[in-house]
Amino acid sequence: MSKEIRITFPDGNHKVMHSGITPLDIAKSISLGLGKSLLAVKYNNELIEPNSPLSNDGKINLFTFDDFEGKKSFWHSSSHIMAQVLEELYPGIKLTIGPPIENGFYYDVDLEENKISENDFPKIEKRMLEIAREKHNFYLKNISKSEAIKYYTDKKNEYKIELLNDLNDGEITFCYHDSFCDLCKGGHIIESSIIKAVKILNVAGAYWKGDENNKQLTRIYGISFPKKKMLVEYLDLLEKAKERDHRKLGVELDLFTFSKNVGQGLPLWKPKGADLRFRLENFLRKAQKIAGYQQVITPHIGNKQLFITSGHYDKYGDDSFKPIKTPNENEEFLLKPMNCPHHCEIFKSSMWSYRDLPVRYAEFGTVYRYEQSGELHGLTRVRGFTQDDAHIFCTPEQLHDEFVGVINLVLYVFKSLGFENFVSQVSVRDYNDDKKYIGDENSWDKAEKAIISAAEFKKLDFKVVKGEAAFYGPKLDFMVKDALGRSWQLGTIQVDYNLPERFDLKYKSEGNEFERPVMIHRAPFGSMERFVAILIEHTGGNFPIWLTPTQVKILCISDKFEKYAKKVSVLLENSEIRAFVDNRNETIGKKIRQAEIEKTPYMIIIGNQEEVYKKISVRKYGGENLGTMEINDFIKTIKYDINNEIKPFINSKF
RNA sequence: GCCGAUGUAGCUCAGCUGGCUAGAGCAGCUGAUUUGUAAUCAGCAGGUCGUGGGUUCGAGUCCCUCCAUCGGCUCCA
Repeated sequence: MSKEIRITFPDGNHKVMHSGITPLDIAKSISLGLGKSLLAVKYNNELIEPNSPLSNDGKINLFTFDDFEGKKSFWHSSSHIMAQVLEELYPGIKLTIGPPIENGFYYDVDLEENKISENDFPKIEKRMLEIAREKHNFYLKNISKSEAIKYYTDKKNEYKIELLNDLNDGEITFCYHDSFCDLCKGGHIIESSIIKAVKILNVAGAYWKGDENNKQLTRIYGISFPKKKMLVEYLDLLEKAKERDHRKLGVELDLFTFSKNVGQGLPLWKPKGADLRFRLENFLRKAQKIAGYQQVITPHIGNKQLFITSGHYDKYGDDSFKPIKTPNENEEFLLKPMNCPHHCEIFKSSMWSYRDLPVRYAEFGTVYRYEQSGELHGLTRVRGFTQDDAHIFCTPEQLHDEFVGVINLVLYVFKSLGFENFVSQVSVRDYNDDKKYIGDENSWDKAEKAIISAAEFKKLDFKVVKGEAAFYGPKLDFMVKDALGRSWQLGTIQVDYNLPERFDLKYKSEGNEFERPVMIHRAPFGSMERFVAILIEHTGGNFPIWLTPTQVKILCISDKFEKYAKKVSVLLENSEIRAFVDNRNETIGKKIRQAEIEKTPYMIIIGNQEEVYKKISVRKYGGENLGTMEINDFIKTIKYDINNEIKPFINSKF
């Protein structure tokens, strides 16, 4: 007689079932549809196989392809089938790891002598689908460590053996389907035939265990779906995302360009791009003024000694742009990789009392970093860029409030520009690798605690990531995704006890003693280049009106109305509206088309009617015709739009 | 830097397995047209086919080098 167990569902309901029942049975008992679409199961928050019998009371979560857990299981199982195909097509290759990712899965393999290129994708896809259709069940089996090691020793797979060495006997499982088996801890679908569509996306090199010093393996990316239509839709989505690529839109909207002759990763801002950037800079200047910052200006280079003092030279000298030598002997300058050493020197040039602090120096500072050539990426990763940088020098007691104040400023910037889906990340040091960092442990601890407490105070939903800190201190980063879902760090706030020490910064305390200030580095945009890039991708080039280079295009029906059009343009410009007259000898249809392609928010059409009645006809981007109106009414409309888009910064720290 | 791919006019692309002076659309220029809500018509001009080398009677097409770009990896002050 089987024992009874109590199974609790996410909605709080529970059922009493006999022990030995599987999640699949339970799903089927709820509905036949759920039985068919069940992909993954969590029991008491542990991932288990859908066909593993239950023997204890517990909380059950059933996942389908609508859930990320379900997708993960689906893709993970797909990666097993891909690995099977790869072994079949390229005998002797060595499998390593093959996890599901946010969109699809990959498998890292050591191909030995084999090569895989795009041309091989169709045959891999075809064979995967053949296998999937054969309705193979996935099942896990416990394997003893010695047996597992023997299996992979026979296969001469040193990678799996390395993985096995980190596992304990008793916790090792192999997953089987068809003739294939793989070291695997579980999380599979029940049966292969629900995989209906497969696409191999690309191949790439990837280092074993992510370490550059290890052998480079071949990573094969793929994605799969339970319906063919879903694959078509996914590929369609990728195509559409490419339309928002800032590199494409940057050219189309005439914002920036690159030149081989200038150099890799060195962006050239064209007039419209520069115009937009200045507007962003001024927006932040205004907010910073309210927040108590002062502007400073520093040169693009600095004496090598400055960067030796700061620690930059030791850490990055070899991987950076090489020092500039002058005619004077032994004199060397570096392009500045960051602005902090310069700002420290400004701070040092005066005597400070505790009464003067905090001091906040802001600068749109252009810096140069020799990024690896393979890393350069449009405007998001470049070698010369401008940080919206500032450094706050404060007393230890002021640190919390100052940090919170900076978070407020960052949130204001993000909110003003419509970045709602950002992720906050506290980047702390890698506790196992202190060579990467400067400064003593005590300072690091203090700094990390300060950041976490400020982030908690602001109730940010943050995660802590080890090993992502800057070399001189931990940071709070704000990450935003681009059109293709890649994450980029924009805003950053960093606490630093080290540079004040290295530069011997000090102030006189209330007790007439010299004390060390604490430093906060911060950049709400991150860099102008990266921020504009992400802004382009988020808006698809349809910038908020306050920011867009051309707010209004005035289109003449024919050149007879040029004079009146110019008059309208002057009236708009007097109200600080950026309007341009298109008086070319073209049809109105063509002028509208071009203004649409340029994503101009408003078009004014000027013809006989308008001139006679001293009015204008207004068309909105996208086609909405607002009809004929008074010029003043139009000015009011557009001003209203702008005021709705952007609110002034309010300096409320608490 | 590493793995894989790509590179033809300002832009988007055609040019089959190597074979006459390399094509088109858009953009540009000139002229005609004077236009009412997403492309008026005609003509002209524009390319040492990314670079350098090689194979060949012959290379945009095949091979190698370098450069740049794209997708990843690593890195990211």
